[in-house]
Amino acid sequence: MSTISKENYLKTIFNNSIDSGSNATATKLANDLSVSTAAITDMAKKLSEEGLVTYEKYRGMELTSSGEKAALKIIRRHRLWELFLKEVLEMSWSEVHDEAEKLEHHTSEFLIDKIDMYLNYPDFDPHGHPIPRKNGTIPKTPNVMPLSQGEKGMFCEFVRVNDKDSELIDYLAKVGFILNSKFEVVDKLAFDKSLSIKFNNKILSLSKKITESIFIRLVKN
Amino acid sequence: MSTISKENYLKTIFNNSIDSGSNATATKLANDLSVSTAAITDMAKKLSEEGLVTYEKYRGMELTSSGEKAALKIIRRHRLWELFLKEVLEMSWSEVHDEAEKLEHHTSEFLIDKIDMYLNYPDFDPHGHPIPRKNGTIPKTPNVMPLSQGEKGMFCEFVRVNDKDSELIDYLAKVGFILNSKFEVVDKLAFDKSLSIKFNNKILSLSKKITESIFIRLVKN
DNA sequence: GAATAAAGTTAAGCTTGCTTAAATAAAAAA
DNA sequence: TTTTTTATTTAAGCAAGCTTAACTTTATTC
Repeated sequence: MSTISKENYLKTIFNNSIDSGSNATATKLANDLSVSTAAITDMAKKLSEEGLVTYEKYRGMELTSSGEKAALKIIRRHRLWELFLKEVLEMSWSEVHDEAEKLEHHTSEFLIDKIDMYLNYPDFDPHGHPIPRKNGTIPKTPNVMPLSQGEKGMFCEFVRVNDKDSELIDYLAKVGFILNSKFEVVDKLAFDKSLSIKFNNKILSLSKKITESIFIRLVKN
Repeated sequence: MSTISKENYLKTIFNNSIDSGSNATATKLANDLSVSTAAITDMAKKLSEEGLVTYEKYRGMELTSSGEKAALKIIRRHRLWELFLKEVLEMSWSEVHDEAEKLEHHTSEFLIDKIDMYLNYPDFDPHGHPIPRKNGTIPKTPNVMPLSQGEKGMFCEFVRVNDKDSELIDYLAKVGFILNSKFEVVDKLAFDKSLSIKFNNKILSLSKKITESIFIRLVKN
């Protein structure tokens, strides 16, 4: 049986394997889901009994194809809700994540398809993440890299931001640095790994922690 | 602490006291909520400890003013979602109830106010029920009576329908008998208490059970 | 490779919101 | 008023999803 809790586990396991390229570790999942590692072990057994993950003691979990399918369904709901709340109901960039986090578990396939249609089958959510399609495919994403890997002189486009830290997103919106902004890296300090970027003729200095949450693609001059 | 279950109890207690004029009985609540009467007694204790209802053994429950306030908040969410799903996302009259039933528990006050604004602060939901306002007041409703009390020769307007029976609502929509339709009662059979009504030059025969779910107001010829 | 640290697992127990079955109170009928 | 029926409550127990504490396995360091 699918429950809210299980949906959240599947989603988190999926995102972890995307980020790390390997199996999701119990400690990381426990941290992301704000539960104890004991809870992770508990759920690992249940999900594996249902055939949604493969699980071997001390070896972490991995989504099966049916687990991945289930994860993508939830992620699709989340990202479509985020875009709908922002575009239609004019909620701000930073507010939509938490609201979508709740709605995603209580939306029928019928309704989410209506929302998809209303938005004209969009490919990306307000933070630049691809929206899984009804058929399970995922829109092709540009080659992105964290801004922290940027170097002086690079010309870039801001294409994605982690959606969980609403304070950061609020700050970026306030200073006018929004998705799809084009900019140049004008400085990089070895001292604290902070970057200075230039966009709209403004100079903005961003700490290492911030540049790790911002993803960019290179553009020709 | 407010939970989904408690919100559903409060809503159901509220609707019951509106319908019956007196305290909600355990049997009726158990039936409406699809739980055992033992569960009702259980929850009665919890809600009463939280000051949301007054409860005396064997005497049923009654909402306190803070309980009523909480109930109206949920009902407001439910009815605004129903209207939004119908008007904006073009879901049908009969589909919106079940979907709203889930969304109502997962919608922040901020979001529901956005929806309210988007719909231009409406007074009634798609089934003719008044939508409680943010300040807790309820739009004035016309004097309604069940169609089952109609008599031959009356001129009426269809102003409300119970929203729970989606099959009935689908049927009414199919035959074109929708909210705000004007009609005349042209016959009433003593045999089975069924009514014949005339609207748009069509004659429609409705069983007693159906006429009990439809609410009307009298109009001058 | 042994010692230590870190990560993961097991066991026991908690809360919520239910259930069924038995007991009791209230209401209706005789 | 007594009996019978109906409504309500109590008691014991269950499943889900957690917790903490103790323990075991794996990884790291010297």
